[in-house]
Amino acid sequence: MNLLALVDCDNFYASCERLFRPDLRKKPIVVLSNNDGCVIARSKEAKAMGIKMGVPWFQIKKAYLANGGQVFSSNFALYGDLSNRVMHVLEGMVNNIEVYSIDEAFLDLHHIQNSNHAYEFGIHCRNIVDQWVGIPVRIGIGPTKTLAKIASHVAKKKIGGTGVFCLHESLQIEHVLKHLPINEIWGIGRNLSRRLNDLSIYSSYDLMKMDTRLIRSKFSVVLERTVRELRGEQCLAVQNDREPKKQIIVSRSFRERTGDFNQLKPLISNFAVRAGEKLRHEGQKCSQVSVLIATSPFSKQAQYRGFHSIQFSNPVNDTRSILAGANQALQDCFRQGYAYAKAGVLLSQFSHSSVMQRSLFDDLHKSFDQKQNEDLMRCIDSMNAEGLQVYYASQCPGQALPMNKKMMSPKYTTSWLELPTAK
DNA sequence: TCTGGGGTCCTAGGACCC
DNA sequence: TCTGGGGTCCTAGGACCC
Repeated sequence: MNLLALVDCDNFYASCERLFRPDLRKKPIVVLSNNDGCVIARSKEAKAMGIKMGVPWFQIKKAYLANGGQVFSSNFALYGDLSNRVMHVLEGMVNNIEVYSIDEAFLDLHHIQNSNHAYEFGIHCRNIVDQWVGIPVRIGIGPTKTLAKIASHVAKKKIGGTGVFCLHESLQIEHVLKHLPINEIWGIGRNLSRRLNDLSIYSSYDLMKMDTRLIRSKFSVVLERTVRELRGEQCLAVQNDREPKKQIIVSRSFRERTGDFNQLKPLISNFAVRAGEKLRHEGQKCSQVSVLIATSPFSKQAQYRGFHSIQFSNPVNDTRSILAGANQALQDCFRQGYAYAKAGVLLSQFSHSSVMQRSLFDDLHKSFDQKQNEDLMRCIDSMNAEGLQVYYASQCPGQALPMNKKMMSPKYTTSWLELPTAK
């Protein structure tokens, strides 16, 4: 039997915050989104207090703090670094690993045939990560990714369990699936759940028993794969090599809404600059830049969502071209008279940066400029990476709307100035 | 007063071709 | 009044994920 494991960090962001604050062990912890908008992570204790995922902070703040809850603004420098450490440890334990998200990875266990050995391996993995990094993980093992996900779900629910669960015998799988509502299956969200419920499919077992042809014709090949995976048929492989990105988005909600074009413009410029950095870091060029602006969907005022794309005649990765495109796109989608709450820049239609498709009408002397431009971008990127901030004029440094992050913990592991010190 | 950000995949439908 | 069949490529939008 070909087994694979899903390693999932327990309440990851909350665990990261707790790692450097052992005094917070057993205390409720929540982590907030940008601008301290809503709750994006909760410790076990916070969940027990009834704090729901995604709930706006201002709604629960008073009662939560009054009950001794701890709160943090999101500290992605810290989470990203600890995630790398966890993944690095896991990489040392198997040949084939797919880092699926900041707090999850799939491990290929094909070298382990016996399910008891797989379970023991899971326990070993869990102990090593705990000892070397200090982040608690949960491990689900099964014959497919979908079943491994479900197994990790079981591991979480099991009170007083070992944090590792292996799901491989067909009777055991049936038993688990009969008690698992479909909306808890990986890949089945709110909409699909509703549509499946309309067909009297409620438990994962009901879904597993469905005719795959019917599922494919009524839904999609994606759901068909899920059904097959529930039956133990591997449709999704553990993919070691990361596919190059297909789009890059930089977007933010604002602390204060604005209807002023002149206030949006430097914001969009900032996003465009950041997007350009990411693009070059990926070693890619883009042929399209898009701008999106939107009012708050929670607002009672008039709603508007603007989106406009600009096409480049040649793929670019030069920030100045991206800035020019983004500014044009903003002008095209901006409408007077709305209170904008969110904006962003999206880069797409990528090609590798070493490929250069010339336009028929290009100036032949341009290749020299091209080289100069690349050198300039590289120079600016490295200066910014060193902390010597270089700005483009349209960014209007200092004018950008600041973000609320009042409760952020130190960058314990990524900044010399914020290293934890012995008290 | 205050409600995140960044991705992927699939499908339908339009444009275009012969 | 009546107007083919088969294919590709691209994009927008909808679904999902963490």
